[in-house]
Amino acid sequence: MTQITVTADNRPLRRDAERNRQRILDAARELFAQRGLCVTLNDIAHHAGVGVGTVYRRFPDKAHLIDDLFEQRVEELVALMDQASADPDPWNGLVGFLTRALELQAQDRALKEILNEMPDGVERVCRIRDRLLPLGSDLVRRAQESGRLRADAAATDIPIIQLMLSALMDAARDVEPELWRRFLAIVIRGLSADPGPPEALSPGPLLPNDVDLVMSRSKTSTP
Amino acid sequence: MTQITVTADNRPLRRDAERNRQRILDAARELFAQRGLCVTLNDIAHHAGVGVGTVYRRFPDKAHLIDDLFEQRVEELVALMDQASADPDPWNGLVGFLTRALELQAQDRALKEILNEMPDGVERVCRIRDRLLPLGSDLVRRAQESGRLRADAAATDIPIIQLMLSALMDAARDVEPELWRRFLAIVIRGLSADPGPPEALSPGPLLPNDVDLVMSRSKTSTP
DNA sequence: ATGAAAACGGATATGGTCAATCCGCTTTCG
DNA sequence: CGAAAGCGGATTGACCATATCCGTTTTCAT
Repeated sequence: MTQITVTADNRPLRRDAERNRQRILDAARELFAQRGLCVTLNDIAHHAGVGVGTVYRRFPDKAHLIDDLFEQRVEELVALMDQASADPDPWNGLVGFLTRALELQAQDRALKEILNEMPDGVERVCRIRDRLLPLGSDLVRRAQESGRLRADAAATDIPIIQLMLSALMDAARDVEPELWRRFLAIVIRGLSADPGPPEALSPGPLLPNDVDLVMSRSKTSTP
Repeated sequence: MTQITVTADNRPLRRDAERNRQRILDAARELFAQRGLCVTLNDIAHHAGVGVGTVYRRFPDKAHLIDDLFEQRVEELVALMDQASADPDPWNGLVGFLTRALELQAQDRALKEILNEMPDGVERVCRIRDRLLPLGSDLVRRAQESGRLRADAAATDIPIIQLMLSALMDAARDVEPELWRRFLAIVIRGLSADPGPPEALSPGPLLPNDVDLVMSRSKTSTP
């Protein structure tokens, strides 16, 4: 787990340096997850209990830090897709993938931004879509052959659905963090070739008062 | 149409002043529609062929200009809802309302932002939701009684659906401006109490190459 | 026609944010 | 113990949008 880092001339980092590097990575993970990629390196430094300079000594810039942190997280998506493809029922696999991918994004705001917004400078990490799409294509095809998925759905609809729901997730985060599940269920029903009678939606609808809160929360984060 | 403005002491504006005021309003309407509320008063002034100072002499600040411009536009939503309520088939009314409200937002980026994001300073104009929700409640109830809308849908789901689709609309604007219709159809099918066999989706799915474009376009506008 | 009042334009001041640097001080470790 | 490595965080620099200010131009009532 604890990766040992080495300096340019192959020497291990000094004990304090290695300790601070870990603290920075931990703080970054936590803050990125909570507030998204907009947190500053200053925020991260303070939260890690070190100075900004220390952050810049370890990581050339913000994009590198992000790449280092998220290369691994992003692999989880591929794993999820593999898992979905392995499901004997491709429809279940597809629904499970959408649900679990969105659960990941609900837990980590930065991951959501990387997947849906392709921020500048982290293209390397963004290339997962190139690996996900072919797998998704196969899953979609098999789900259609099983007769459960409507024939005119396409693999490219998957990221679009994620985009829509992650927008909702973002807006509703502070009011009803699970609201996306209600609308994912609606979308999935819309994708079904032959939906039965409606199954109960959960969570329930928003209260009228909460609508304004969700709308105004479309942008900012918690300080 | 051409409203005459008066100064504090009830005198009409000088001819050049009135002419410039109109130019500013026209330029603002156009730029807000194209690029959203983020355009600066500087942009607007230049596009109107006047100096920034002229804008600030007529409008105390950006929020006032926005309020003046959008009070009327926002009324169109209420009109749309009234029209929807008047439809003898409440399900048709509901579907029509969603479609037309989103068409309005597709044509005017700033309107979309006002409706879905409640920007600071324009609360006055944002209060339409208070008028829309009761009307929506009634429409939803009648659509349920007609047996076409699933029983567990609620009026508060309407703005959420608009939020999701307007996020998509924003992202896909430059690649496939009509893509939201595809997903609105899917959502509507998910809301239906007893959907028949799938009807053709239009437009078709995104090409794999376009997915990346849509994702990276989540934020910025055209300069 | 004329001159005072109104309006104009746009350079500039202001305030805010964030990335990135720099250097006097502290810690590590051979 | 002392040289090298590391540290902290104030500071610099770049940027950007809002809003102001004032020398010049336009209008219009007389």
